[in-house]
Amino acid sequence: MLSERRLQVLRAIVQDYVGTEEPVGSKALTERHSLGVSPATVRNDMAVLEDEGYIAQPHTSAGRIPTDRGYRLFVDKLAGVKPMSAPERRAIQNFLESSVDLDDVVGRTVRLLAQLTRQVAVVQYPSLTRSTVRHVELLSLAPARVMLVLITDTGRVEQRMIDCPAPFGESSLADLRARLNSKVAGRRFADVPVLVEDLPEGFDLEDRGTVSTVLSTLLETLVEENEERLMIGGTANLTRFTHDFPLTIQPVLEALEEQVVLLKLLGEAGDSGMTVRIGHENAYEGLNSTSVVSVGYGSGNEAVAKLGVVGPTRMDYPGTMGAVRAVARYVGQILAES
Amino acid sequence: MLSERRLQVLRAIVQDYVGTEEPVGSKALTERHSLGVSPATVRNDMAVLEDEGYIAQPHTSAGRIPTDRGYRLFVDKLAGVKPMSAPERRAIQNFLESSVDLDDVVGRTVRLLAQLTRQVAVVQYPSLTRSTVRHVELLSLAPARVMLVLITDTGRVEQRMIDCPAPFGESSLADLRARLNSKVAGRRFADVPVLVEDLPEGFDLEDRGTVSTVLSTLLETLVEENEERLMIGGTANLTRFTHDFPLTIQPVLEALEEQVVLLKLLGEAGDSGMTVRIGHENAYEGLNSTSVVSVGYGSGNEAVAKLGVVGPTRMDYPGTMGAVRAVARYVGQILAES
DNA sequence: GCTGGCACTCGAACGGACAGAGTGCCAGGC
DNA sequence: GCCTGGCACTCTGTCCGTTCGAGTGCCAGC
Repeated sequence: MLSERRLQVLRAIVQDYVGTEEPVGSKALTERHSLGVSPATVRNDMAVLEDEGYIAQPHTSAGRIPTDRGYRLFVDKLAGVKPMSAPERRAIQNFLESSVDLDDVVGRTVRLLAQLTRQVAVVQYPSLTRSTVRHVELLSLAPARVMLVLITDTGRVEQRMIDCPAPFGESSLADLRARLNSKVAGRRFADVPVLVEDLPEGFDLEDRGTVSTVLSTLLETLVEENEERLMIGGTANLTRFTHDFPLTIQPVLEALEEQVVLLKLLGEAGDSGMTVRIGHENAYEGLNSTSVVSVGYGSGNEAVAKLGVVGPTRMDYPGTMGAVRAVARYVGQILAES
Repeated sequence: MLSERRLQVLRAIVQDYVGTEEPVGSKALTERHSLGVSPATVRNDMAVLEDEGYIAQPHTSAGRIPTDRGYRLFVDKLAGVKPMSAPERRAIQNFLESSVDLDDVVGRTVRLLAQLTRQVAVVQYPSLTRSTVRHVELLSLAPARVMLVLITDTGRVEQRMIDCPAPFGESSLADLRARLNSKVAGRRFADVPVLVEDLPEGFDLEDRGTVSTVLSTLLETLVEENEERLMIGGTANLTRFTHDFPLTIQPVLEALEEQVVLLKLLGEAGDSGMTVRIGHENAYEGLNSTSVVSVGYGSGNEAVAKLGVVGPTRMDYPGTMGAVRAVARYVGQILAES
């Protein structure tokens, strides 16, 4: 276990490095922080910290910079979450409140988060699996062609074309629509499969094939988590770090284009509370020099999706975490209201 | 008017510069192209081309590079559109044909275009204004709350919440739904306003307010061109040019994040045929060192939206134009089929 | 266990020299 | 009149050596 002072030294190194973007030496450290000891002592402490793998030297005779492990310790033990100020919170709330629909909420959230943290923001659309059904609509487009429209409580709309095995009359369709909605409206997605199980039995034999087809399409739509969408913004902020990672911006941009990678990234983060993944803790190689701060948000007290930011490992963790937490909280409120 | 040979020299300069990314000198030019004259002659021609503003020198005693004006002449007079090869065309078609819905079509198109041109691709969602209505659905969510769902022939779905001025019964709603659809289903958006004009008259006095509200929401949705969405992809390709525009990547990324800017950009392009906007021809400042190649695409013989690519002014115009044209054509086909 | 001192290392910055590419111009040839 | 070869000039990029400063590790002393 490291002594208290050595932890202070590590904290000072992280703070200075995040501020100045330059390796920090023992002398500068004692000048900028009142540690109460001389540079020589700090040097000894630094040597220990380096042995333990918390900091590293880019070259001999340069200052030290924190390693991923150092940031990890900093985040876990040395730094809290910096709360947003009251005016900031009000601004967030106001900005989000003027959203007109779901797309707008997500769009605004992305922009807000990118602006607050000055980093790349990622917001997942409220997930289907945890939401509830508001309404299922069935439209007859042709005798044997039906369009299924699913409307969720988060305002999301999914549509599917269905080719029926047999022609399906308007009245049967109306019947199915009514029965289906009475069963599933207001219910959670997870509960739907059981609820509709015996629905085909109430129909004429000739219609059962079509009913089953419609139902299985509905279930497919519900479980189709792959279809989870997300929105990103603030990629221009990446250029601010061109200094730190010179060629590394490319893999990051590539990763950001791969929605699958991002969804996986958010998916891996813990379900409750804020998750910080630092550098190599990220499974995806292209993001090895970045950190991801993410948190779940939801309309109730349950998370329905996640949002977060991607930035260089050298980021202001307390501030970023504060912004992410605040935005998640207010988005949740907005979703609950609508 | 420039002599034929000077035009050849300009063409050679553009081609070499696009290939090598380096200013091209008179000697290299004669070696790589059989112009039939000596470097000295080429030098004279270059001096003329420079006087006319078609090429420029980054520094004294460096080779020449084309100016925006030079590229313009190249595109207008010296270069054709390079058609895609048969295998390429087949690959495009196959890739697009496996799309499952509109989002997927647009997503695939973006990825395809980015990959083919190795540049940033922008695809506008099929626009509402020129499409036709497939179906209008009205759902009662609460006594005085209706959800309007508009389904277009391109498969796009728009939804709106409507707070009614007075409670509106299920039967009235069904009535309105039926009448509305019989009027507008299959009709072009532009024709809808006239078609629904006298619809309220067929309803009871107490319901007219609500009917009018619903109709005006529908019309709003139809004309709401601002809501036009688009998708971009291939931003990672920008890093390939970090060599050319060192700090210029930032404004480009910023521009790409501003959907408004991009929509305007595509909007400004001509409605028919391919449009190439080179460097400063782009109104938006951040894109002054890029060129935009765009073209309309549509399900019939009429364009319903646009797509294109954004790249450095130093791009392979014939190849890019060929790829853009081919992709637009096949997307159109796919949309027409579905 | 902390401190001041000292020798050492290494990268960044500076500057001069040099090579190479490219130009403009001019006199001569077809 | 136009093209060509030759020549002097200019500029950039690069290489190399020097210097400077920051930072370190180690050690003896308090």
